[in-house]
Amino acid sequence: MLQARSIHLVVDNRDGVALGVQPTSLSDLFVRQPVEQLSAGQALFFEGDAARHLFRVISGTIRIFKIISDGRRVITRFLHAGDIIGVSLKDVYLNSADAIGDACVQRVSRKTLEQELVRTPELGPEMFARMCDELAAQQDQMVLLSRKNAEERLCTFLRAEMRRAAANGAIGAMLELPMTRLDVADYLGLTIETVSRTLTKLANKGILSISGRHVVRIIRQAALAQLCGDDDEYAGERNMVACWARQHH
Amino acid sequence: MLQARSIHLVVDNRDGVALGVQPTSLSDLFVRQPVEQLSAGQALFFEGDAARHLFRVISGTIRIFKIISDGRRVITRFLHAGDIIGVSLKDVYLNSADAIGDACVQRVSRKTLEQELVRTPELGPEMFARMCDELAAQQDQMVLLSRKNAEERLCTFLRAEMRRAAANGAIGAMLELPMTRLDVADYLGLTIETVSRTLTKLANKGILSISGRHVVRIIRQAALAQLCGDDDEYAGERNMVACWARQHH
DNA sequence: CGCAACATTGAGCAAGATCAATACCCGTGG
DNA sequence: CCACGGGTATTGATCTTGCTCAATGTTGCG
Repeated sequence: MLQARSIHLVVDNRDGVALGVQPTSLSDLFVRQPVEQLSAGQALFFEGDAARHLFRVISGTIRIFKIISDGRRVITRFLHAGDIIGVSLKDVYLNSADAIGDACVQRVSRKTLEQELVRTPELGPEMFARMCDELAAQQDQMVLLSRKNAEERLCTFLRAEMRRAAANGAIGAMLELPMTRLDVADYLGLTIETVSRTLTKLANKGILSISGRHVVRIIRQAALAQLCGDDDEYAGERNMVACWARQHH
Repeated sequence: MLQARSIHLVVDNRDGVALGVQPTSLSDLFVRQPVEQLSAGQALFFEGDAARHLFRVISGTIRIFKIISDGRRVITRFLHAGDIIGVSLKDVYLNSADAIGDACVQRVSRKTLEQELVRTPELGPEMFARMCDELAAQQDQMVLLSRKNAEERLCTFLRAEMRRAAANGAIGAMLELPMTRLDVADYLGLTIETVSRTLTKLANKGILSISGRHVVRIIRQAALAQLCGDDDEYAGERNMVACWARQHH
């Protein structure tokens, strides 16, 4: 189908020049690539496009989504600085990707990746690992979409964003949410209104406070965790019990 | 956590004996392994168990699921003859697996797999491919769970099962569904009652007819496809349009 | 046959969607 | 500096889909 074009700064040099150094991780593949700037809403690729590149996010947030009949949109993932897009090596992209607000990315061609995979077999396990992480994350999202209520969905989302922010060096309870309510809604399988109402409900409960459109302050982390609806600790044993309970009515 | 034990016929020979032949596909790894018989409801493994084996389904249907607090269950996948379980190479299983009705499987240890991956690097791409297929399938399921209504969910499910049956050599419009309504409900994020009602609604519409608990006859394939709510054909162009429509209100 | 598991059907309910009005935020231009 | 305007968010009223609870029907096995 049609390939997203006209990205500022990209010269399509086909990253043909082999890297000087032997890469030891996937990230190294990007290290000499030019940085491409995306403006708000700009697409990286569309579902069905020939999957010619992998991308690494330098800054900003990228939105991965699918659209079905009559325009329903499902956001399957948000990507932030450091994340790599396109690890699933199908010949066409499985979904579309665009930037929320301004963002910077680098790209590497599939061809380069494949060459490097041969040259540096240690990259294989990293590919596996990344795909496994993606599988695991998607399964958690299926659980969320299948069986969690609006409050649990929001809490799960906020907690995950919290963890990510912390991992990226953010400190404190201030959480920045670059995406709009519509994005959150399309990610959590809800509507804007429900997202908004549920947020104010959580604020009223004293679990968080809303500071403007894109910032939330998490006041009671523990309470947030309780409300995720996950099987906290001891998952193994609990599952056994739940299993058993289910079978023997 | 705890490993599902006591599987009939398994002697745990640690499949130590190297294969005589060079495997050319993952399936070949299983070829000399003993066949293990599972009776209805018997578990293969639980979420959180150390992931020591891969399994191949010989016959019957295996149910892959997660359970969250207060016993809510989400079935993430059904596996049928020929499918391989455990390709996601985490050190613990991400979900639980058990047999719907009687089933037969074979197993191969992770260690054997890893050895064979070294010995036969051609297996790597097959691993990638299988994981990609799983990622793609899960994303479709996320779309279903996030944005489809009950009828669309059922139709999508039936169509997928139809395709699978056809691929496995089944002919005609007779579709066997080995799982119970509860299983279907937990797979589609619905309740038993809604599954039942939606099926009878589809029957009333003349799209299918229900022959006993576990057999459905699809009468109007095309109508079924229409009702899936998928972006049929020309997904690329349509997505563009949808995208555009969304951005420009 | 009789029982237990499973499925269907109905009535009422509730969570979240939809529709609609208003408020907020922020960049632009007077 | 403030007024304006568009995009975004909140809030309220009402509606709908699918859930819950309950009764009845069906199937298959001991």
